Amino acid sequence: MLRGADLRVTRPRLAVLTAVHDHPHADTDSLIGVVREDLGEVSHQAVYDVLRALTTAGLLRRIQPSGSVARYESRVGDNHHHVVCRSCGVIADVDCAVGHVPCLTASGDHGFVIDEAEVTYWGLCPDCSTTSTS
Amino acid sequence: MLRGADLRVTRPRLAVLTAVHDHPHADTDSLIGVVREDLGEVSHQAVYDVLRALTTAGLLRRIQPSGSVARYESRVGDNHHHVVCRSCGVIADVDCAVGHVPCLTASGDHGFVIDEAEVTYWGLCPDCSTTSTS
DNA sequence: AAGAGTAACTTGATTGATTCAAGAAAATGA
DNA sequence: TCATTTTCTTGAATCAATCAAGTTACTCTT
Repeated sequence: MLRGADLRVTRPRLAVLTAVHDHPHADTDSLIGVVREDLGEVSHQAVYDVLRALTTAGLLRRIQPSGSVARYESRVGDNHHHVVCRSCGVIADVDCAVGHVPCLTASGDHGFVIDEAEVTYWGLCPDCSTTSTS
Repeated sequence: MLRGADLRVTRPRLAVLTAVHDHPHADTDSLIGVVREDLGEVSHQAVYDVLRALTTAGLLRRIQPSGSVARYESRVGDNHHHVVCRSCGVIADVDCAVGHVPCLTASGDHGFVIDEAEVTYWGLCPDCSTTSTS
């Protein structure tokens, strides 16, 4: 379980974990809705707290493309990346060709100690690209 | 000037352009401060409007690392990337080894039409890494 | 150089995601 | 089962960013 991360097992946490797993790249508000369908009334604060706790513990990953609210996913540890549609905002996973972290090394890194290279691809999803092209 | 982008030349726009050029990676609030030192009182709305107009026109680039507010820079068109300090949030430029856009191609792109690969390196800046290591 | 037309700026209010704070509830370990 | 500590609830607050209406001023035309 998630007990391995020194976290207490509570209904909201299980529900949030399930919700993120079933709805990758969902924002907090959507997740609150999903959790409430599962548990009934749950405070938004609880969901925010749980998302932060799980993210800090490394069980979830928080992503936030420019202009978007925070989104969460349960795929962690595989160093994958994301492609974001400029038109509708939909997000899809893209496997990292390198596989390990960081998958890129910066040239001229100004002395920074880099531990992760986050890649966001921007473009148009299949639906939006065909719509605007036709 | 910036007249080539079909934009009227106004004092606030010149001031914002100068401010961003002199303070790369500054957030909107800081830029408002800089512009006001230059012009006297200027509405925050004007700065927001100008930043959006210049960004849309391609004269500025807006970046927003996770957990940060919007930041702007005047280096555009050279497809460079950024390294962000997890501790203090400072941002530095990193040249792209490839040089052209997009500098990476996604494997398994789900049918997306990709036009840009944005890379954000995460780590610790020289100051923060030495402080925490010592 | 003057005037019309339109884009840009000012003022003031509003939104919306996220966070803060204090008290109540519940999970863990003894 | 009880005590302790974390977590959740309730309600308010923050802050970046946007919206809206009215005024200003930049450009172009005459």
